[in-house]
Amino acid sequence: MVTLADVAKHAGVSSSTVSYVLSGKRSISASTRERVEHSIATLGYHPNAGARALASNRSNIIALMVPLRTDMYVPVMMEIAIAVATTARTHGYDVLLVTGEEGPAAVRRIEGSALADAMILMDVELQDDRLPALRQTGWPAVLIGLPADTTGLSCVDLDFAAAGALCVDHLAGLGHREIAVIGEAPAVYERRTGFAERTLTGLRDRSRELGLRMLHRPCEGSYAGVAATLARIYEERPGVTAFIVQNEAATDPLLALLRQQRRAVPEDVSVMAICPDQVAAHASVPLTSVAVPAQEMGRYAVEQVVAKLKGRRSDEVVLLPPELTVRESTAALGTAAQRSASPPPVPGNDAALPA
Amino acid sequence: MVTLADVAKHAGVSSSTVSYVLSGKRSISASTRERVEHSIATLGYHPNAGARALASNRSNIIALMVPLRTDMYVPVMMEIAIAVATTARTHGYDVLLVTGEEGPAAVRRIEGSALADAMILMDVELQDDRLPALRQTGWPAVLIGLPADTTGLSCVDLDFAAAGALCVDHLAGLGHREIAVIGEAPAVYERRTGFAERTLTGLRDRSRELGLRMLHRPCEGSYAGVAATLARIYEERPGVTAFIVQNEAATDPLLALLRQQRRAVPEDVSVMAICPDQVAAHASVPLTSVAVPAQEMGRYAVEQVVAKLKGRRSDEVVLLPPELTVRESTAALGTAAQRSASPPPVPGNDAALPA
DNA sequence: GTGAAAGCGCTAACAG
DNA sequence: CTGTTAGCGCTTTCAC
Repeated sequence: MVTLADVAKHAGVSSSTVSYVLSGKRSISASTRERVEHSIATLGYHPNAGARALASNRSNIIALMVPLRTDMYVPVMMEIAIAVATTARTHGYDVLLVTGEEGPAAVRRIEGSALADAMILMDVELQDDRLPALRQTGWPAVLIGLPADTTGLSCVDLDFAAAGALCVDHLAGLGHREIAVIGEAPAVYERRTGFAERTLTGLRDRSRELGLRMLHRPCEGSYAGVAATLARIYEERPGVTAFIVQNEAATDPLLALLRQQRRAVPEDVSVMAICPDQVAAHASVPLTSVAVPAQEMGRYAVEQVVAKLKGRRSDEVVLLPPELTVRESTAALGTAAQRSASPPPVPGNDAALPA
Repeated sequence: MVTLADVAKHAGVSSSTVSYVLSGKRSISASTRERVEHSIATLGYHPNAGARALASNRSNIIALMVPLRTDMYVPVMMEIAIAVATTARTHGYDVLLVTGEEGPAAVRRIEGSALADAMILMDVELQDDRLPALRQTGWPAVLIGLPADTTGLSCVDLDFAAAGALCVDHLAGLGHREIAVIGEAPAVYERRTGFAERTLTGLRDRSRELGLRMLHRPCEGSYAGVAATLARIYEERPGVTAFIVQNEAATDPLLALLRQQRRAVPEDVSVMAICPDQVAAHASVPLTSVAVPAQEMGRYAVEQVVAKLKGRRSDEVVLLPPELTVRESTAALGTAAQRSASPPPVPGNDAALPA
């Protein structure tokens, strides 16, 4: 193993000089810097992480706490995690992957052992049991997601309320007056992650402002679940001309069901989604959507936490502005009215197919 | 910060005693052990990771290298990563998340800095450029996936050849004689990750053994891509009665298209998939499938690497046996023959819908 | 069964 | 601008 002392000997300087060449914390003459760097390269020296952490009290590691549930938002989670890891590297940090399994104990363990310098929490719930431990440590931390009480904490998230409003704006602009919202599974609302409620608020408020009728129904992501929800919606509100979906898993079933019912998208009915761009773009009808900006959230979280580590403290809540991408699933209401006042009856044939 | 010395003082013993209580490397009288443990608990002591790493030459960290591409197999990747993290914890290890961006340099960096004790590589390609660096270091490592040359390396993967054979067995058992395989995107074959080819070998060999006709076509995961591939297959082999899909993204489009064409699953045509159980179970028709055992792969990789760290060296290649789950998408050929000798023509209506 | 003490490799005063 | 040196907190001989 090559140590700093080896490099110093090879370059004919003291070990502190080598250390300072590495850290840049004091000025070094061009010639010695050059010699030292040459020695480092030829010997293939890498500073020992443990020794550095012990001496400097900083590990250059950021802990990323991911949820244990592997069933929800997985693509988004992975995208965030990878964005966190790559952004962290550009700032000289590595990322420690901690699962939610340990819960609050993980926060204490990581802090007590000085394994990491800071922490990023994903999938934060409104009443997150990791937050008390976090607040107590006073550690640099950034949450991805918004808890109920954000005092003393930094958070990043999509502005879901604005996202909801944006959807309504888009549909209203196309002349739609009666819309339905296919929401997350009931379990999501029960877990109180907050984002689903915030979206709903945005949807409701803007609908009221613009005088649209809006119906919201939670919905399981399964094919059968979507079928049931869809049937229920059409029963309660036969005049619905547009759907807003906030449930990644529901988009494909919804499109398939509409097709089966001979309701053409977007001619007979408009559909839009709040979901990752990939999901929207690869749907059977490319969906007009508001994206969940996973990468930006990851990147931002790291930059925020690094800023804190450098002393610029700023406990702020940042809500990223939503961005709408118009694809092929939404159209002006006129089109639908021209094709048929009421959608054609479902052929008996289809009823026999598995739902 | 609470140090080991603090604990020693509190318990009225020497620091080495505390250390040995923690490591269990020498026998301690019941009474002192008790006192020490009590002190640890009341003071809330956590050993300092950096100091421990420096003194013991072991960081208790396993590096997990994930691919940078976020577009493929994301759910599987995440499932593996989480399984790795949780399993590692049960063995006293934490997991460092390293992205593929750095390539071979990452291997050298992690090793040189002694940041981790071992390494797990995901998404290994046949000619992986990280392998030379890995072999050179002689570091404990386990690959998830199978490179072309496995000498001196430990690998875990699904036995994709057996998985292919298992699919053919199942369909042959149901009386199918002419099958089609909808494969991964051409890019996957070009990247030479190996698993797609291995599956194909298994499919081909078993088909030959059992005297089935088999047609394979690569396929983009998009709706349009699947539509094109499907059309091509039916053109070349009108008599096809069953499909095997190895492309997560293709399953939903395929089912939607078949429904549109009035080919009922499984009455007119059987469909099976090689994909994660979740995907198979949530399809519009729950799919008979061979699962990619993400969790087991992650768990196994950690256990293998931990065994190596404990001196039990064993450079072995482990191919996990595939497991078939019968769901609702496959049926005996008889059924199809009874319903209609040739599938009904596609209604003109459907052709107008977006593909 | 327990203590004392010598490092592990690096950083950061302190001294020139 | 550079060198000397005292720890950082823990593990592990060596000694009793």
